[in-house]
Amino acid sequence: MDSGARVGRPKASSRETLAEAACELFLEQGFAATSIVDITRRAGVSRSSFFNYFASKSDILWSGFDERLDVVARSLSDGVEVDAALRSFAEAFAPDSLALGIVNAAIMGIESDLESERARRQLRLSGLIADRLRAPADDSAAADIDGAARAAAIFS
Amino acid sequence: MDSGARVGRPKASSRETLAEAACELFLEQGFAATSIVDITRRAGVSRSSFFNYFASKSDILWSGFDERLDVVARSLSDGVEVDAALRSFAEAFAPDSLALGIVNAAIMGIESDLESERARRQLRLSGLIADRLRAPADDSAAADIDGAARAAAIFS
DNA sequence: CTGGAATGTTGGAACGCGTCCAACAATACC
DNA sequence: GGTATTGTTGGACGCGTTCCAACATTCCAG
Repeated sequence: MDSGARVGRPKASSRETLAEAACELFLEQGFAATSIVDITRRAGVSRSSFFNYFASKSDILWSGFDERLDVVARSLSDGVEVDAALRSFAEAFAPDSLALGIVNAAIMGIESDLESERARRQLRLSGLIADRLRAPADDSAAADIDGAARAAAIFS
Repeated sequence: MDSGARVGRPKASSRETLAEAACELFLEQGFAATSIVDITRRAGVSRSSFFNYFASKSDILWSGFDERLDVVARSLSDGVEVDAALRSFAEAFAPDSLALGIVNAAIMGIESDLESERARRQLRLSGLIADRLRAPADDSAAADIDGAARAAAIFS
């Protein structure tokens, strides 16, 4: 096991090149009108390589968010307080592809997609928090209210 | 304009035949593992015909629900009271493909899909109600609370 | 230096979904 | 009868996604 990207062609990290090319094209032509081939062409890599870095087209937008959500899931199942887990989740925000997509949702034509994908993740986070609060050694409903409010704020 | 199915081969309404074949296969193999070709083969129609009746595979499950939701949308924009619109929506429920899918979600392997699709429609309904309440001649927030509670109950 | 091992990259095949369209069959209506 | 309408079909196409075998590059051990 290794912390990635030590061998093979460095090539300025194809992943970022792909993400940048994708976001450019999303802004120019919209999300739906941009094919994966378009993205790989502009990024200068093969179509096959795309799936080495992203599991799907929408994953370009959501992979960063989902990774941070995975961290929250692990923290909560490890017994971390709801409040602390959500705080570090919020602090990990950065101007990534998703943030760009949210700001330019209308231009990219992804308003509907964002809505439903957001709803899906909100449900997931709700479930995670509920599971954590069902676990032993929780100090009553105060954290519940607080955590729920914080979760709602994240998606506002 | 006509109330459908007067000319062409009657053939016992291909639409229902397709829906039945689809639900059988969903139960046998799961939703994802069932291709549209599988469905049309069992229904005894061509693949092209499928798209004359359903816009997509998941539309088999959701078309009935969405049609009733369209009715609600029209009612609300026509000025019908939120409470009355939701009541007639709830009364229009019937044991259709979606109901079967909800009951057998685990067997069909569509729990995640149901969750996100439900979230999407819940958002739509919320928006519809909000629009209606923003319209003139609404008799204050009492209906708001009541409508929201009723909407939540529909999705419970 | 040499030869793996690990990783990155590529092309291509294959499948399913969804769109589109031209062609044909059956029926209703004139 | 003819014609418009509707149902049905096959086929082609683009796209997303999975899978895999082949190759390139770098690291590391011997």
